[in-house]
Formats: sequence, C-alpha cells, structure tokens
Amino acid sequence: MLAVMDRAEVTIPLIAQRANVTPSTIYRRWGDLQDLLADVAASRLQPETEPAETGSVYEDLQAWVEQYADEMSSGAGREMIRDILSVPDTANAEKCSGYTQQQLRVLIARAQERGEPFPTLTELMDYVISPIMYRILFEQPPNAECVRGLTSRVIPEGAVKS
Amino acid sequence: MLAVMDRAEVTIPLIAQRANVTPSTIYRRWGDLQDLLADVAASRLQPETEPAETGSVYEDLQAWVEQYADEMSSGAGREMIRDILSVPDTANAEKCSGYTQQQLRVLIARAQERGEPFPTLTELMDYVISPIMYRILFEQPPNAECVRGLTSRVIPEGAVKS
DNA sequence: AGATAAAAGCAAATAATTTGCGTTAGTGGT
DNA sequence: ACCACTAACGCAAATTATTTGCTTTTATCT
Repeated sequence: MLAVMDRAEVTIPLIAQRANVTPSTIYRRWGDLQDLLADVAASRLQPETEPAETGSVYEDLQAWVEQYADEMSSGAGREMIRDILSVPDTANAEKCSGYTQQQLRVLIARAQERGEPFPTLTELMDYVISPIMYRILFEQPPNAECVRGLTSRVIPEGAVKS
Repeated sequence: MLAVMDRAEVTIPLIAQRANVTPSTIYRRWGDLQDLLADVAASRLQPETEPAETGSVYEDLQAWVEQYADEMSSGAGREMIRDILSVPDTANAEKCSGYTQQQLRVLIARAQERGEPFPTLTELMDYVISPIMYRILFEQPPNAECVRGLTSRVIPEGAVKS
C-alpha cells in the first residue's frame, strides 16, 4: 500500500486521508512523519517465520544470512532501515537488532540440540551481521559471494559445510 | 554554531536568516533540510589530522579506534551519522566510510614501512569498524573495553601489544 | 446508567515549502 | 570593453503542512 508510493510523496495529511482520520490525530500521536515511518518500518521488519530448516545447521545459517542480506539490501529494506535510524529515539533500532538476534538464537539452539559446534551470538553479530549492515549503509550492498565469505569465516573448523 | 541548537529547532527559514539569504535559495540548492544536514555532517566528519603516532603501530591503532568510537558514540557524532544516513543519496555515507578507510590506510602504511605485521583494511573495516558502528546505530554504544576487545582480536599473534 | 479520562474531530492560526518572475552576478566570445 | 548567455538569487504570492484551542466522541470503571 505504502510501498507503491514514492517516499517523497508520502505526507501526513495524505496518510490521514487514507486512514479516514484528521491530520491532527496523527500529529498528536506521532509528532511527525519520521516517527511514524520509523514505527511502521520496525513493525514490518519483525520476522514472521523461523529460519528455514534445510540440512545442516550451517546450511541453515548460510541460507538465513543470505536472505537477511538480500532483504536488507533491497530498496524497500534500505528504506526501512533508513526510516528507523532517522529518528533520535533508538527504541526501534534496538527492536530491529533484537529481531535479528532472536532469529540467530533459534539457529544456535538448533545447533546445541544436535551437539554441533556453532558460533556464538556475539560472533555472529560482530563478524557477520555488522559487516553486512555497514556495507549496506556506508558502501555498496554486499553480493552473495561476500556474504558467504563473511559467514563461512565464523563457522568452526571441521564443521560440515554445505 | 549549529551545535548549540536543539535539532528540532533547526529550520530552513532560520538557517536562511543566519546566512542572510532567502529561504527559497536554500530550498533550490538542497531540496530540504535533510539534504542540507547530510552535507554539513559529512563535511564535519572529514578528519583534519592523521592518526597520532604514539609508540608501536598497535598502540596507534588502539588509540585511533578508541577515539573513533568515542567521537561516533557522542551525541554530536550520532547526530551526524543519522543525518548522513537519513537521506536516500548514499554519496555522503560513502564519503564518510572513505574518510575512515583513509585514516586506517595511514596506519597500514606506517606498519608496512616498519615491516610490522598488520591487519588488512578489510579486516579492520569488517571486524572493528563495522561492529562498533552497528552497536552505535542499533544497540548501545560500545564502552572502551569492548572497543579494545574488538581491536585486539585483529592484531596478529606475537605482535608487540601496548 | 453516570462519571471520568483519553483520544479524535474541527477549524483557525501559524509556519514551512513551492513557484513564477524580475534582477543580479559571473562567464566566455568578439 | 562590450555584449549575449547562463546560472543563481531575491522577492512575493500561492500552496501546503503543522500547531493549537476547544468541542465531541469513545471507551472504561464504578
């Protein structure tokens, strides 16, 4: 719905009209457009499904990270991240990071159940997620090869790779 | 000058008045406040000095990274990053990353001259800068201990640590 | 049902943004 | 030195967004 519009065209009076409310209602609830978009983006970033279970946990990880990178690199993804970071309040950014960690914890738990060695949450966040996000935000979005490279570097020696 | 004002109070008509120009001049040049702030922030992020030369190159690195983290974590720093990332145009973000890499390259060159082993630019960006920036943007700004930990992990074995 | 408080509508007032048009400053060619 | 020519600016009117005071609705608790 909102996705079909150019961002520059989105305005509070317009949103109000679509929602059949007066603009002042929205202004009072959110303050300004940035705050509203940040909330919307954060809610849309919430994962609705657990990481897919393919074969080995490493494949699960590779697949999940690759999808994560793709989604975040896409036009819509980058727009949502921007909306979240554009606002002084850090609550939505933390929520967003929380979603990521929650997904990764599922994989970690899966590995633990199977008794397979696996990177820690911190390692995954620092050495995989962070570099991907940095590239998206400050450089060029990483391609698949780059993402695989980052991921495979945290996979323990002797692990059953894809 | 701008730093003394609350961000919410900064408006284009106000800036125009201070600059003794008409608002329309600024609107035509920058489009909107976000674009202007992004440009200002990027120019202020440009380093005006090379990384300090203390003792070993590792100390130089530790010191520089620590200062980088401090500056970026500060209120003003976070504000500038936000301004840069808030805008669709990625030119300023790339410029910002470029400044960081330029500084790191100085350290790398310094290590090379001395024949000391040193992390590559990619390692530094991926494993030190990116995690720091991710924490600043999405979690809590890293404390000194955390920053030192990230840095020391990329320092080669057997290196002359501080 | 009645009282109360939080949220929403409405409309006037204020502020920001856009736009058309006339003017000025700077540039290159003769 | 002069004359186009272009790009940027000033000015002011028109448009649009934002804020605000006050009223009305809606939901909740007693």
